[in-house]
Amino acid sequence: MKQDFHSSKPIYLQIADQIFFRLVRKELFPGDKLPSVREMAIQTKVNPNTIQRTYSEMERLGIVETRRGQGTFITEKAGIVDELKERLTREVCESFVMQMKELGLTKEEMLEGIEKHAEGGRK
Amino acid sequence: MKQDFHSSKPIYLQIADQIFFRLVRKELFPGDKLPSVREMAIQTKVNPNTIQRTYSEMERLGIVETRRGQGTFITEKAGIVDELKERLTREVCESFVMQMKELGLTKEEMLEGIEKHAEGGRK
Amino acid sequence: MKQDFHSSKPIYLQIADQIFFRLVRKELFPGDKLPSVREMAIQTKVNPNTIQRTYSEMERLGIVETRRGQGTFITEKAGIVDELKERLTREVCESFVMQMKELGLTKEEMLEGIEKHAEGGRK
Amino acid sequence: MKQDFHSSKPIYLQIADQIFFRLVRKELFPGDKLPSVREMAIQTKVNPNTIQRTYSEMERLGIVETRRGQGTFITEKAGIVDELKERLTREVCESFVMQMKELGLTKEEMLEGIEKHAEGGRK
DNA sequence: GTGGTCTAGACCACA
DNA sequence: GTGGTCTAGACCACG
Repeated sequence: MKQDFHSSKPIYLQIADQIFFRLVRKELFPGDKLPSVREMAIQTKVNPNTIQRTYSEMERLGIVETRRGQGTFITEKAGIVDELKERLTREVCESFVMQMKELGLTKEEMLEGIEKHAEGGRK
Repeated sequence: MKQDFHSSKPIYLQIADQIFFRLVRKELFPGDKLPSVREMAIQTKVNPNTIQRTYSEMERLGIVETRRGQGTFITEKAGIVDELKERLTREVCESFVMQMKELGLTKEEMLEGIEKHAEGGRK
Repeated sequence: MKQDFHSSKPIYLQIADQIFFRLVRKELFPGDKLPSVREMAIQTKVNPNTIQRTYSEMERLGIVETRRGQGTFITEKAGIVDELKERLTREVCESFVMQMKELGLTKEEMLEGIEKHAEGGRK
Repeated sequence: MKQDFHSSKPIYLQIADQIFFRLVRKELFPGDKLPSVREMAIQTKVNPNTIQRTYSEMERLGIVETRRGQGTFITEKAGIVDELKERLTREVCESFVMQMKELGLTKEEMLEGIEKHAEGGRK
């Protein structure tokens, strides 16, 4: 639940990613209610406006829905989680492969690189 | 030599990355003179100040040296390229592994994911 | 808060030095918020970009931290001030001693020279 | 005889300083002929234009004289060395005292600082 | 309102 | 010609 204030990725997207990851890891489920903007702001120690933006962004992507007066909920649409997992996995892999190719590494070296770092800490 | 003007990564860092990649791929060598700030600005179609910043950043990282009135050169220090390659590779791999772990995937699934995407285009 | 526009030392570094000096003289404390880039630009009568550069440089040295949208703050890390004072003092002394030695003066003559000039104005 | 290519002090002045120091240390005497611009450029590994400028500057200060077709010589005027030594010493001391005062140090601390660093290497 | 990036254009010292 | 600094002014994402 830590934000990197110096990353080029905006904080509001970092927080969205964290929620996506929790969904994919089954720590969160379709239909679950997310903390209120205020509550979430306290938990993550960022400005409520930032959380507002996180929620808007997730709504735009169809991952959550806001119900007036009730709060923000994970969309119940079938397959939402699998879709998300599929999408995130693809993005991460594609980005990885592209960067490694730019470094001139072969597929074998990529696999090797992962073996070497797979034991690394969570940062 | 194309920049993505809409990426969240600043142009001046994108250009630095491109130079790093060319170094690692042996298209550029220690001791080589980089194009002058103005020349590079024309090639990359950005403002000279942006290139200035690229070069400053690379100097800060010890990859290049500037000699007043003469130009900017790749550092001649032995091992600079391997060091750089090592560092860039590590960064990319660690980031990948971390993200995949956050998606709850095992090492096997990571390797599989790469196999699936390794044939993808260069961007 | 005056800058010397004709010094060979860049303005952005002169301003950084002034802030360092204020920190060391306890006129500024860890955790303090510095004036915003624009505000500082007005105070020092230079362009905001110049202040931006001052702040970047200080961040690079670990003296300040910027929090996006909030401002720039003196780093809270313990010992930051003593470290800085120590470093600045060392730099000044070493440079002095080196130059005096190049003039062929003995330690006694150095001490004497200081006695003679210690009453001089602050510039 | 080393130049610092990254100092804010221009190379041509660094070289002038080195000559001044040699004069003051009696390694060089009034009436001595300095190496030709070309020769000096080779010795110091800088561009001949830079040496040209060094010589011009020293001439402007009355330390050297150029005699057409013969070369550049240290001025023979009486007292030139003592004057120079006096001036350089004063400049170095004043600058030192000013900087130390800006750091909020007392005269005692200055003397102490020198004691501590007087044994330090020549850089 | 905050910092960050970028452009355009200028001037300078240096080589 | 080279890099370095500075200004002016703009736009942007973020908080």
